[in-house]
Amino acid sequence: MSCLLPRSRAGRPKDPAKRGAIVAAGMQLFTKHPFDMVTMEMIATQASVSKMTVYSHFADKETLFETIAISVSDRMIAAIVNTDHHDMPLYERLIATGIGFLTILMGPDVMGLSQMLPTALRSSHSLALRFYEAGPGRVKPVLAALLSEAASKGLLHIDDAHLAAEDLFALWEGGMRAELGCGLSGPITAEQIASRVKRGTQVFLRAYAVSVHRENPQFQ
Amino acid sequence: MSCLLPRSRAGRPKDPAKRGAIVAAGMQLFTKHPFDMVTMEMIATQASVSKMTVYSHFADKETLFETIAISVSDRMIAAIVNTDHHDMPLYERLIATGIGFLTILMGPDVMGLSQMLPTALRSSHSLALRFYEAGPGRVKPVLAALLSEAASKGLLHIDDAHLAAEDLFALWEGGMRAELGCGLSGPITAEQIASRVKRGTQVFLRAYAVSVHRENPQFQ
DNA sequence: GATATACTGGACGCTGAAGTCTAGAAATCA
DNA sequence: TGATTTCTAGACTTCAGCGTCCAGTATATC
Repeated sequence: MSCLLPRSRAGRPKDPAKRGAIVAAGMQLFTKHPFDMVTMEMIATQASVSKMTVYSHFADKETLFETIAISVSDRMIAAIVNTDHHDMPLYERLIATGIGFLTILMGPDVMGLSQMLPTALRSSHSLALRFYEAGPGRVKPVLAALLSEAASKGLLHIDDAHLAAEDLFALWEGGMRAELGCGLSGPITAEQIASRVKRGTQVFLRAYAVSVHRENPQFQ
Repeated sequence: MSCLLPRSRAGRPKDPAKRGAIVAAGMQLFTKHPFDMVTMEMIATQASVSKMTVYSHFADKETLFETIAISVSDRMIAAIVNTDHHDMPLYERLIATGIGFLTILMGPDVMGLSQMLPTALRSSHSLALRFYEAGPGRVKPVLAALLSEAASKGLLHIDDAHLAAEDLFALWEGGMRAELGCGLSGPITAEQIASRVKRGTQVFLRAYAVSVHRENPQFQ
């Protein structure tokens, strides 16, 4: 029992760069092609690595995919957490936040992977949950907090911050997700995202600005 | 050249009921499981039919899937076309229309099939397009026309009917599609749809009612 | 009744991809 | 240098699912 810490066994150590190359290759392939279309040989070739090396790092295809899904999730989290801009006035701040969110969520990695999540993860519902909570699920609380803050300053009239956040997020997304989801219309440009966010924010503010509620009591 | 009309060849004719059973079985299976998980044996068994009978009606698996996708599209069209209610006041009319749309689009058939469209249809982009235009793509023009009509009556202030229709549709959908898309949260209830549509319509009207535009010129 | 076609059920060939095994080269530790 | 482990390249096994074939039976037209 002397090897409780397998810190450095004798012999050639595993090359972390190869592991990284495998994950990178898998990410590139899994986000472009459906799960069953991606073969382990393709991944190995793309990573400039032998197939056996792939299997020495990952037990099987599902484990590899899981690792990649988690890796994308982590990148989503990191990107979304750094998306707030505290020092701007409300209107500009909302637009900047929205552009940040959508740029991440509509990017090829997230869209590609989320497309095939239901296909590949019928077995592991927990991974789908994790993926969702790393991305879209994390956006709403952030947004709700931002809106609550604005409401407490008297800038907005918010009944339920969580629902209002859903409204704003939905207005930002617009019809993009549906079209992307059906595989139509190639990658979305930064300009499309910006104009969509700008419009959505304007509509949202028209509905939630304080003066609206003095004028339109019939739609409460 | 006497058989230009192959109206009734000699011998036993094909049983249309069996064809229908195959399509029904395929619809049930394809909307619940991803394309590659559904085997021809499963379909045959579910339809109480021999596998050879399946192949006598459909050349291969893709042809069968295509037939089913088109069939679902046709049902979507039929359901969506009959969703307008001309005789109601605007607010109730919008809500009734929204509930009609969402009940169709969030139903298990459409959601299940649209999930796997990108997976199964990498080859035939035209089928994905057809599917989209039968469902979500058809909703927006209908909605835009409805909003234009209301605007011409002075009920709404609409800058671009198509964009406004996207806004309203997005508000109706809310976060449902994202959650459903990730395979979370089982089938949506009629109550959830109704309350979501009601809220979305209220927010929309607050943003687009004529009086808003007199009060909030800064968000044009 | 004769004939032609549809349907059944099972066996079968084929393919493609997952995953295993092996021999030898390469890299690292002692 | 020697021991030990990784990495490679490719051959190999396994297996599931598509699509086919066939012998027998059922059901239609002529």
